[in-house]
Amino acid sequence: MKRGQHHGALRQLLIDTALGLLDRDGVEAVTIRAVARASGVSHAAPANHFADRRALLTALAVQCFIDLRTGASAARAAASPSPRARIIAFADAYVAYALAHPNRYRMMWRMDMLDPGDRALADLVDGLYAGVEEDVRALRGKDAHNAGDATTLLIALSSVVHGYVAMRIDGNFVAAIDETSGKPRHEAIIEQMIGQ
Amino acid sequence: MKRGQHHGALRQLLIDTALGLLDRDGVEAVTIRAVARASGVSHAAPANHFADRRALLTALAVQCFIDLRTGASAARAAASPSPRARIIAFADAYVAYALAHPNRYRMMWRMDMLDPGDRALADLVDGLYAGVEEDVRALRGKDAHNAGDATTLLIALSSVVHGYVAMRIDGNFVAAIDETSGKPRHEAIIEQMIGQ
DNA sequence: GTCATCCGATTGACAGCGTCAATACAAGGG
DNA sequence: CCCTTGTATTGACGCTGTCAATCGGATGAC
Repeated sequence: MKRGQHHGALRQLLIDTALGLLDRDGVEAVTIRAVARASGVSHAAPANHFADRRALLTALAVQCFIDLRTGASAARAAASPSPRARIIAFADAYVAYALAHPNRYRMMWRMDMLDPGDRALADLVDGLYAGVEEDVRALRGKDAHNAGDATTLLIALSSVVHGYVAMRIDGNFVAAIDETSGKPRHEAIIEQMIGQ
Repeated sequence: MKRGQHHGALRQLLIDTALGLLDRDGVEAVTIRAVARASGVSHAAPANHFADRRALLTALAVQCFIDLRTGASAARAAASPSPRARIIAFADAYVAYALAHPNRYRMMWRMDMLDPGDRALADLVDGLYAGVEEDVRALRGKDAHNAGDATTLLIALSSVVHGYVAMRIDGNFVAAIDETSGKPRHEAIIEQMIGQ
């Protein structure tokens, strides 16, 4: 055993416990001492696995970004090969994850509480829309009558998805059906942006 | 003098001091004690004006929302009476405010740190896009070839503006010019959403 | 003019927090 | 067998928000 007698066991326990506290009471409740208490260890035990609270929250964010990307990418891959369908499937799964885990999603974008120099986190954020980027370029390639370059459309899509979800989570508007299309509002928005 | 010898003076001083700390070091630095210290009063003096830290942050958010709405609404009113121009002017001013005061904008949407029951705050958030809503309805009324109802378009606009700004503030993408339109990216996005 | 009242500010205390230092303990390698 | 290494504990520090008790000065009544 290379790295201590049960290295990794407490680390994962702390992460799982912290996610429970996060889901229940929000990121403010995820304190090192509260996580240690809920995990049954002393208040300084987490220091062996996370340098400080920022490192703990960063590890949580990495875990959540992996979950989000895995879910959304799987939904995209399972959709029909048309770029439109893949983009919508991705956005649907993305929105579903965020609304199902509002405290996690909020924490994932609390960049002032996370470690901006963390490579894993930065890579996950940068690569979140990697698959969608291909879809957007495919869409733009075969359907050039829409104005705007592909990068602008990708940024528009990620902006509207993030903004919609953030507003929904904060209760600024509620789930609704678009009147003219009869589809969930966020789907109607995405469809309108990528053209019909 | 109805309400004490210099009631209101310290309150406003605390708010101004707190905004300074917020701009410099972020919302985490806006603690009651730090604000009191920087204002030259004892650590418990703010309690006479703000019940707790949440109330202080809520007062800051109210102030900032007023500033944002005033600026964006003024820009909208100063624009040509065409709905398109007014929406774009509003969005431009909105984005400019958020990018000029990133810590303020972040704090304004930290609903978990603010008082969700505060009437003034709720009214400001609800009424942020009041003017734009009229423009969107005017746009939909005279230009019905676009799909989607007006409410969906308004939500799409507010979502994309908020999401774009949040991502920019967090450094997830940078200022850029849309290749095909030659305009700032956020303008190109808005124009594409409301039709040319 | 004097006094009572009251609002605002101060001081002091408490628990909880992050973090650091010192210590204890168990396992593995020389 | 000892000693190094990594993990967990205990204790302490200063910071935070919040509460209670106190003080002080200006207002208003008389």
